[in-house]
Amino acid sequence: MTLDVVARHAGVSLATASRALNGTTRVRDELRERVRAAADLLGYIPNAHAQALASSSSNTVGLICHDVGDPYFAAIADGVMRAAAEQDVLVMLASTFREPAREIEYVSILRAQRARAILLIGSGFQDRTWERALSAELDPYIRAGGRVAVVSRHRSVRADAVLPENRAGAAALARALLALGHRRFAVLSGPPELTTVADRLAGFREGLAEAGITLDRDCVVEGAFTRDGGYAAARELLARRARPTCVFGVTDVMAVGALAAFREAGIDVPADISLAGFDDIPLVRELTPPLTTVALPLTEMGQHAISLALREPHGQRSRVLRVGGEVVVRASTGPPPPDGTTNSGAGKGI
Amino acid sequence: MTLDVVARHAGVSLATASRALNGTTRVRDELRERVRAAADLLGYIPNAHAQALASSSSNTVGLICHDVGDPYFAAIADGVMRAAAEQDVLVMLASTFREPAREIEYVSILRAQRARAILLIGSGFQDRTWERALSAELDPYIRAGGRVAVVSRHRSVRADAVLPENRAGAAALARALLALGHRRFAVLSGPPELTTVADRLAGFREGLAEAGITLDRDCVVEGAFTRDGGYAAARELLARRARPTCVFGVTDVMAVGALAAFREAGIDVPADISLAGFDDIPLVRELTPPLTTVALPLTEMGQHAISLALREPHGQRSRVLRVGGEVVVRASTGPPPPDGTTNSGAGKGI
DNA sequence: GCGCTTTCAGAAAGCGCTTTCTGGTAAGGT
DNA sequence: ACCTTACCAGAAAGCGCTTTCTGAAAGCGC
Repeated sequence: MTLDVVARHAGVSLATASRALNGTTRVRDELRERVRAAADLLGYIPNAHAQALASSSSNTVGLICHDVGDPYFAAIADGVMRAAAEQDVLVMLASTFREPAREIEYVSILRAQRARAILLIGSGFQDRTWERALSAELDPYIRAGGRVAVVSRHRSVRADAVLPENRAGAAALARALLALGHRRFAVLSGPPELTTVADRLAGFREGLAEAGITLDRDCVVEGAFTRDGGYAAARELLARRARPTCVFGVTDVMAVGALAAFREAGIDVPADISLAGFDDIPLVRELTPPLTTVALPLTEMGQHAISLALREPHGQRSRVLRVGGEVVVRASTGPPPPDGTTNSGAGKGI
Repeated sequence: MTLDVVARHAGVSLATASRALNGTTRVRDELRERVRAAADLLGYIPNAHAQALASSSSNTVGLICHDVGDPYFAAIADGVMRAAAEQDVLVMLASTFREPAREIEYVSILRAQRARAILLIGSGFQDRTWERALSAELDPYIRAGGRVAVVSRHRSVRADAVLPENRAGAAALARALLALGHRRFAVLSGPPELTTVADRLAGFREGLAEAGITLDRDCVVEGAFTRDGGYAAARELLARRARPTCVFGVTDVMAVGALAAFREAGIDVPADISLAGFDDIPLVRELTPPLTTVALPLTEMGQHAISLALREPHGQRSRVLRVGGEVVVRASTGPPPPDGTTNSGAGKGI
């Protein structure tokens, strides 16, 4: 079913049929109706590829995230979908499974698809070669009129950005934890090459520094940016000598894993150890105890990203939107245990 | 940057350049290399729209789900993305926000995009008009060679399907709960027009019936298929006279809300009330207590869906894959309280 | 009533590819 | 040496639209 059949059926020319359906130019109302009726009758479905080709424009945007299954990305993706539905754009989804190379590959694919915008969600990697390769894809895309927006990632290219207050948020969290009386901290950190990790760590250190506390090497355990990564990191932490009274998981997802590890080890949160996260993914409210964290408006972040990218006047300069960073204190944090030696093994609770 | 520039640059014809890059036909190795080199040098990116138009084929599939932010759909989407990456297809994501009409609209959009397959994830609605309208979109699509796969939904059209053992699973769950000694049950049900709800309810009733127990009207509370829906339903349940010793949330997500409501009401799970869900979304393992549920291989379901849809010999008949249905007993269920009158208010613990 | 602008419809030229069809050349058979 | 196959490269015809350009008809002031 092509447009010219519809046109013939309606007794008008191909050009008129096109205009009638797209409403781009004035067409006599009677003709427009005739075309519409014919299209309906014939069950005409336009060919988006032909449209895109002829008009050299499309209304798809690409969404690249590290892992759709992760609640953090799922929440952002949800926001993107909402905004996309409003703006009548179609979203092409790409999940890199946390492999940097895949991200570059997907940018290339989305370029081929002539996506109107590409959204990069989540931390970038601190890796010169990777950055260069990514820019090599992104730069020509932008030069050709493509829009790029990043969420929670430093702008390596001329892109609009939605940036969480990673540093300030982590610092504020540190202050809040200090205020509870904690002095011995540990951090469950993610892959150090992720900029988000670096920022949050730096912020946390900054906050601690105000109280004259420094975090030594030993107190930072690295793990994957996943629930299991947090779990493993927490186990490793417990295996070390000095036990902290307060643990900061650089993402909520990691903190969730840590909570499980603590429970398994018979450590009570927050009586024995206080635990805090970052992101405020919906699930942390359901935990026992609910997690203290730094809140990010995840869904809004997704909405903003796509809106920024699609906003009309591209403007030569990129826009930056800073969001979140509020500390939300919940029951997973409390004062440190009386003597701070509630160590090893048994514990109470389950 | 178009192919003919590349061709000229490589000193070959447009046709040869096309063949060289797509490797579809034999081209002298030397020429192929020359074309590749030229393409690289010029930073050539093919135009997927032109390719699709010329070849009348594309390698995109559409994924329609009710809500990407929901962990259930996120897990399935994750599976879809994995399989898609393997098969080199691009996924267009659509989220209906649980509005039936949107689903139909998206099918139409995906038809215009000439998606190779359309994946419908999640329960359908029991609504004659809606079904008819959906079929009106799907049928011509299929007739035109499009593939449709549904996950967790009755096949209203000639589509491949990945079907959870909703009925058998719920029945098995009922048996397991009966075995614990429960006799007074309640169900937190979703919107009754969702087929999934109907199936699970029927299965649960079936299981109970084997012990001669019937579920009266009063014991089934309906709520939205969300965490908050479960929360609200649980509250409503508590407000009613007779209190059950065991509650079945037809989805884990609803059960999560119910758990929160119970906790708020000072009801201990499982000491006062046992609680079970369905789906086994990852998050339920993190709860306190972790939820007893009926497990579904969510990620695999997504993978299967896309594989089924893309499998070569379309076969005139549709394929059905039944999955899941195993009861996973965790700590949220236990024997009923001694006298079954641990009612109202106070309770213990938080 | 005459030239003017204005409005709307059609013809036709692409958009950037794939693919069929045709032709040329080298290899193989006799 | 001649004809057949086989293989590879080029010409050209679309794929299904949008959009520019052109033209016809109608509205308007004088």
